[in-house]
Amino acid sequence: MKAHGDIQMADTKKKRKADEAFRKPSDGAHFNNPNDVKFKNTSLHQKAEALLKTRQQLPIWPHADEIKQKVRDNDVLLLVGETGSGKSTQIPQFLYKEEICQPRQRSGETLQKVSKSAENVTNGAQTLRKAQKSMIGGHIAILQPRRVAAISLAARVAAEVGTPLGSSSPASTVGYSVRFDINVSPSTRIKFLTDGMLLQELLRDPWLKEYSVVVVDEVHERGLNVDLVLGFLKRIIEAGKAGGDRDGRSGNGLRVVVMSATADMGGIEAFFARSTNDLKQEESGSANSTNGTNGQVNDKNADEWVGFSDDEVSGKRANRSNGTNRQAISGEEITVTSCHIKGRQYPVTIHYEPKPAENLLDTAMNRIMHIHQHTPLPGDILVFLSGQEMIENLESLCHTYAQSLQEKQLPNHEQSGTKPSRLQEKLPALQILPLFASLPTHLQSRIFQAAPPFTRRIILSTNIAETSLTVPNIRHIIDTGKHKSRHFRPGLNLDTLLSQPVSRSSAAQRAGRAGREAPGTCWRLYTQSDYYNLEADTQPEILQTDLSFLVLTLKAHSVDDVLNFPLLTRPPRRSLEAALEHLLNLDALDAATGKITEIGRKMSMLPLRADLARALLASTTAELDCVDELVDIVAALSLEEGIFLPLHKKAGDSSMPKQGQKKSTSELLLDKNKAPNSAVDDDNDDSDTGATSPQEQARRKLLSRHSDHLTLLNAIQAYASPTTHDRRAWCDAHAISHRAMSRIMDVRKQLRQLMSGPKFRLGPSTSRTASPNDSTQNSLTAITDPDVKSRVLKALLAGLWPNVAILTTLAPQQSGAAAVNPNQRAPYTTLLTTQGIHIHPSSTLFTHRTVAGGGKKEDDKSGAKARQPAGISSGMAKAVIFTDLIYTSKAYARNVSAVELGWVVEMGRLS
DNA sequence: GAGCACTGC
Repeated sequence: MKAHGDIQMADTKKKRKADEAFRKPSDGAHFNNPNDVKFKNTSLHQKAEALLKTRQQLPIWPHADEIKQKVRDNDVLLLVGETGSGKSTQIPQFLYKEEICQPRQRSGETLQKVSKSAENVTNGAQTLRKAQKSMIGGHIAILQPRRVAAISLAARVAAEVGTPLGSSSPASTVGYSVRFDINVSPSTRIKFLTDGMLLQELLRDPWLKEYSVVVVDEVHERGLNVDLVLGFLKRIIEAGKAGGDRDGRSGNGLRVVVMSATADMGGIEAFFARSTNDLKQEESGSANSTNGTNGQVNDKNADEWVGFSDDEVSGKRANRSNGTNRQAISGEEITVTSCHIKGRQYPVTIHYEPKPAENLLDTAMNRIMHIHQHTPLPGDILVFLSGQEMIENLESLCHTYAQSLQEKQLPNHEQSGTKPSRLQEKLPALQILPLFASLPTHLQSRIFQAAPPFTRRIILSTNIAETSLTVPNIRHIIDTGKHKSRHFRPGLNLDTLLSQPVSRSSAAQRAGRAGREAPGTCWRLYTQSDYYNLEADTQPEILQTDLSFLVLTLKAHSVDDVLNFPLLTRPPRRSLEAALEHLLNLDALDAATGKITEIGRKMSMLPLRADLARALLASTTAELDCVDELVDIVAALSLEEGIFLPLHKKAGDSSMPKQGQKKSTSELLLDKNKAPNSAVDDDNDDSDTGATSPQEQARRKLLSRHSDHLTLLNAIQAYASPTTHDRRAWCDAHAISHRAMSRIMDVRKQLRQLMSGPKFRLGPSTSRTASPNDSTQNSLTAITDPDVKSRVLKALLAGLWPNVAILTTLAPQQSGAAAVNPNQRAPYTTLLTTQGIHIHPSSTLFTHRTVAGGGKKEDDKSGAKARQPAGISSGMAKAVIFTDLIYTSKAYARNVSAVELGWVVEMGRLS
């Protein structure tokens, strides 16, 4: 069963309720062997019996014996399970009672035997506990790429097994482990966890001794974490094969099941089947390959190898298929087998445009009208678009259309008495629902509510509906073939976020969303030949992201030779080198040996980006001494979404903005006309009480004019202050996202707990330590002490100093600004990469008054200064640090703070 | 001078 991306499950309170539902019947059960029948709760048991009938209908059910046998006989099973096959819920249930999944002592005895003999000993319980600790295996891990999937699958499987979920009862067999929420009991056998959680466990236990089987689900999504995990799993299996207890598992080899919804598993098969030594050789041969994917065995992919003649490619292929002579490092080779399960999908008819669409929005609108006028209900329409902007544009077109339908039908009918055409008479009403990640939860969840009678729903969505959410009642898909994707450019040290064509597998996934409940149709707004020109698969994340995290994780696992770690897809050498350099800049690696430093090790244990982790560590020194402040800032920065909602014009209006209303977060940026004399002399400007809404005035109190980071700090401290009794009301009053704030509080709590221990402190002990609890001694008003401000900014600088930019007018003239956009002169230039950058409009440092020709505000008196070069103002800070650099229409720096250049020099970073 | 696809620790 595919997890229905249940938004509600993300809501902690609701989830708790769900947990309690499981918890209740188990009250009174006392701990013993959970497999013992007498401890199975009757009502849970009955429910499980009822669910069994459904399970037996699943396409995977008849393959149970085959799958068990294959897992017994092989190290790795590759399982292609199409949508609706039931793989994620049934595989762990097939396996957990198998002999190979029983926990064993090093001697090879199973736990049952040990516990039997323990009964005859005086301190039996202690013996048993000790035995349990030294046990190998016994657990099955099922890795999921998303938290909601891990939690909802665990709930479902617990119900099917008939035992309570997680830590609620000692009789539980199924649990889950995701960030902020570890829900397992000592008796847990089946554990659903996010891939990131397993990486954390790998740091503590490199050989995963707790597990007999690791099931990696949804590999086709190819997230960075999954690629890392696959590399570690391969190493564990290889070490086991080499013998001599090199893996510390005493010959109890780890079994791996890799599951994917798409058929192309050739690459993964070759990845496991070839020894790491073979991989090394091939990599050195393919050093020129820009996207050198290892282990591609089918012809199509083999031809894509760059830098080889046909002969060389076919030679390689011959080598790969000649598997019988291959040897792993010193033992036997890894055995890999596979299994294909058909899914349960209704057929979806695909339509293409006869010629390329001139205007995607118009074409989409025409399609919507055509479907609406020619197909009967039921059958909602799901439109895939690239982003929020496109969604909002199509949304207003749809509203116009919906209105015209109503106007056409009603007056004709009532006034003239003439009979409307049959189609008009029958045409249902329309309900238009936008759907994207940053949409508030209550608006997102409207897709799960039933439509009013005789109404067709049109859902306008980003690719959030491609994997993360399942929209019910969809029978028609309109696919623009576009999505926005993020690519890291190591040379420029920036991310691009641009609209791009989807891959064929992504297009297939989108089309499949029409066939969940009945036969469907998919209208692709591009030609068939366009389709065949698309990339076969979406690029794995490892090829398009900053690899600092990957490199630091490997180094923390003592993988010093990062270039030769077995990876399914080899990242470009340039990306790896950029990551190594970045980590050297952050003191995480030793410049001479390349090994991880003490600082680096601490960084790797923090759930943060490398640079933010470095900044947080810097705040623990006696000199800077501002842990609490940095925890707050870093918690906010680690959240992708901003906390500030658009301000409402009307005073006292705290409802959400209307659909289609143009949102403008720049309204946050009020009256910033005063020029800074230094980076820390700014006030929180509450002097101007002009014609502003209460929200504007409230928010102004939080504003730190020259620092987005300090503004975030002000907001969090005010929100978390014990004097703020109603936090939701406080959010409404300040137009701040309550969802974002409560997520920040989760991260903050986690970070405070980590930082309260001595483990993370740098240097001699400081006068202050982070307080692990949620309370804060700070008052409601914003930070005003310039000394605290400068210490906070200096701590940030320790992590963000590679992101220092200075006014272009002060920079050396070889500015790289021209490299990105020759027509626009960037106000700032980075010091390290001489890259021209612009301040993002959401920043408090983004000011209207520097616009040539005057700003929009009437009270703008900056006309005299309008002769400055475009984008440059005498009032602008000389030097800034920024957290993110994203190229959309320009290179935009987000989350910016003014700093004094002297600080950078002071820290010995620049001469 | 004007904007952020989606995950995860």
